[in-house]
Amino acid sequence: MATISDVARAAGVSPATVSRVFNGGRVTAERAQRVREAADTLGFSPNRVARSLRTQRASVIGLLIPDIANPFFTALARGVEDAAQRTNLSVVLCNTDEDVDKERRYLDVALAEHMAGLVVAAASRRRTDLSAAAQRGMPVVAVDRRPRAAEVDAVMVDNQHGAEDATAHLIERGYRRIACVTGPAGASTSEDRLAGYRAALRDADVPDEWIRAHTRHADFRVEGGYTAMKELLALDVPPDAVFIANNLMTVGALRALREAGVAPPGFGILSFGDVPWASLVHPSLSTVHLPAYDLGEAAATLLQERIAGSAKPLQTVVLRTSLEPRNSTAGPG
Amino acid sequence: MATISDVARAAGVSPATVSRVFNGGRVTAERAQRVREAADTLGFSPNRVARSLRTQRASVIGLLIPDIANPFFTALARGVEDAAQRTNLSVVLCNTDEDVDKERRYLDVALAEHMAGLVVAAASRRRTDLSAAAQRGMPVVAVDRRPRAAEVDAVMVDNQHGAEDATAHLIERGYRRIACVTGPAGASTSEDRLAGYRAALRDADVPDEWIRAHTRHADFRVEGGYTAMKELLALDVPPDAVFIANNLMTVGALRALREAGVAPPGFGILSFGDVPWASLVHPSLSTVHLPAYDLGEAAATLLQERIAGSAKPLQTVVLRTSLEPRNSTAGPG
DNA sequence: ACTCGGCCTGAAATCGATTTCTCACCCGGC
DNA sequence: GCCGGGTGAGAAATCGATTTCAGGCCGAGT
Repeated sequence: MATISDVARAAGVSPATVSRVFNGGRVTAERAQRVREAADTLGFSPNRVARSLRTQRASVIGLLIPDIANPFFTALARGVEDAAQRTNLSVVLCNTDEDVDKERRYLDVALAEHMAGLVVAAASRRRTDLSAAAQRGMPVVAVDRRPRAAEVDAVMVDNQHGAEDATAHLIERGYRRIACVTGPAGASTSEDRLAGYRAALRDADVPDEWIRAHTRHADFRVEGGYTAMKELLALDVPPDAVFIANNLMTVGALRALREAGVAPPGFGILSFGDVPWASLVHPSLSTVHLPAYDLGEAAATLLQERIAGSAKPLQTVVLRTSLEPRNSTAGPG
Repeated sequence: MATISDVARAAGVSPATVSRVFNGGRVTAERAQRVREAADTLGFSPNRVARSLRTQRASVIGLLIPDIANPFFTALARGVEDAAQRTNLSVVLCNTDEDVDKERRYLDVALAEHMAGLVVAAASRRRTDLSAAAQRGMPVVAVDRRPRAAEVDAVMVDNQHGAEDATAHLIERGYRRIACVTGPAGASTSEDRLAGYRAALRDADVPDEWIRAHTRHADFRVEGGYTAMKELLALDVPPDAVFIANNLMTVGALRALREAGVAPPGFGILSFGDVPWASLVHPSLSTVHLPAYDLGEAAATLLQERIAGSAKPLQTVVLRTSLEPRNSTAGPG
C-alpha cells in the first residue's frame, strides 16, 4: 500500500505538497501534474485512518436501528445510505435488537471509533441514553423514536395524526366496534398512535371505558400481534375491526384472524406501517404508509449539516404519513 | 475526550504503562489499580483511530451485500454481526444494490479505511473484482455467490443438490409438467439451481427440449418473477407446477398465479429460499430453506481466522439446504 | 560483595496523513 | 538598487495510541 511519502518521493516533492494537491492547496500546475501521475502509477489512495487521526473527524457515521429484519428499518437505512454517499460518508449499520444493553455497547464503539455522527432509532424511549455522545460533541439525530431526555435533532412521522386519520377511515367505512393493538407502553410511537386512535373514537362518541377494554399492548413483533388479536377475538362481543400499530404485529394478527376464519370486508383491518407484499396476502388490507426512506434521508441530511458545523437551534422534522385504502367500496355490511 | 496521556498524568505513570494495563502487559498490581481508577474517573476509552493507525489493523470488517431489502441477506447479516461481536469486531454494512460500480466504490472505501477484512456476496459472478483486496493482503470471504476469478475462501449453499431435491419432491407429488424460473444467466446461484432442476427432470426422463422450452431467466426480483410466470402461463399447454429459484421471484410469481386464478394444490409451487410470512400467503407453498444466518456466521468465523493470520489453504464451506414441504397429502390430482 | 538475570518502567520512535511555520524567491514600485 | 508583499514549497509538529529500547532495581547465586 503506497503512502503519501512514496508518492512524494516518486514525484520528487515533499509529502506536504502531495497533500496539498489532493486537498486543494496552492500548487503549481506542473508539480501537481507530476504528483497526480505518480499517485496513479502507485495506486495511491490516502489512508483514511491516518487522516481521521490528524483531522479529528471521521468519514463514517453510525446508524443504530432496533430491528434489521423489519422492512421499515431497511428502507430507512437505504435513505440514510443514499444521503450519506452524496458526501462520501460511509454508514456503519448497527442492529440493536431492541436491546438497550446492545445499544449502549454500540454507542461506546461509535465514541471510541470517533465516528462523525449518529442516526439513532432508539431501542427505548426511557432507557436509551444519548447524553454521552452529546457531551463529547458528537452530533446525533434521533429518527422515528425520540428518547425522552435527549437534547438532539429529530426526524419523526406524525404518528398521532396518521393514527387518527386511519381510525376515522374505519369509522367512515361503517365499522363500529374498532379495537386497537398498540406497542409497548414505554415507546413514544406506540403511545402517539394509541392517542390518535383514541381521539378518533372519542370524536365518534365512543366511551373511554369501551376504548380501554378494547386496547391491547403488545411488543411490536409478530407473536405479540398474534396473541393480542386472539385475546380480542375471544371477547364476549368481539370487535368488527382493528387498528394495529405496526406492520409486524399486523402479520401476527392476520394469522390469528385467518385461524378464526375472519376476513375482510366483514372484519376491517388497518395496519400502521406497510406490510410487505400485503397485496398478496389480503387485497383488502388498508395501510398507513410510512415514508421510511425519506425519514432516513432527512435524518442523514440533518446530521451532515451538524457535522459541517451548523449551530442552528435544535430541530424536529415531522413527516406526514399517507393513508392507502383498498377496496373502497366494501364495508362491514 | 480523555486521552491516554491524561490518564497517565492523573495516575502518575507514563502513557506506556497505561497502554500495558489495557493490553495485558506486565504491570504491578498497585499501579494497575491506580491506572484503572484514573481511567474510570476520566471516562477514558482508547481512541480506536489512533490504535488502528499504530497497529495497522482495524477492528471493523465490511459486509457487502446486493440487496438489503431481501430477508435472506438480512438474516445473513445478523449471522455475520453476531459472530463478529464475539471478538469485538464491528460490521460496516454496505448495500451494493446489485450494482457493480457501487460495489467497486465500496471496495475502495474498505481499502482506504484499512478494514480488517471483508465478507462479500458479489453483485456479479463475472464482473465483481476482488483482486485489489487480495493483492493488498486484505482477507476476503465470498458468501452465497462466488466471483469467478477470485482466489478467496467461500461459504456457499449446496444450490444444485437443493434444487434437485426440491424438483424431485414435486415429481413425487405427481406433478408432471414442471417449469422453472431461474435467475440471470451470469450468476452462479441461478446456474447451479437450474442445473439441479434439470438433473431431476432428466432423471424422470423428461426430454431436454421440453425443459429448455419451460425455463425462464429473470432477474431475482419480484417483477422478474411476475413476468416470467405470466409467460409460462400463456403457453399453449401451461405447466402444472413451477420451481422458482429465489424468494423474491416467488412473490412475483404468486401474484401472477393469483391473477390467473391458479393455486395449490392443483398447481405446485416450490420456492428456493424462504418467502417471508409464506405461511400466511399460501399454506401449501413448499420452500427450500436456506441457512442464511449460518452462512453469515460461518463466513465471519472463517474471516476472523484469516485476520488472525491463519495460513491454511483456501477453503470452500458448503452448507446443505433443507426442504420444507407443506400439506404433504395434497397433489395435483 | 559482586555479578547476572529477570522484571518493570519510562523515554522515544512509529504509524500516515494534515497543517503550521518558516524561508526563499520573484515581481513591482519608489 | 532596495524594499515590501505575495506566493509556493519543504521541514517539522501534530493527532493518540502501541511498541521497542534501554536502564534501574531487586533477588539469587557464587
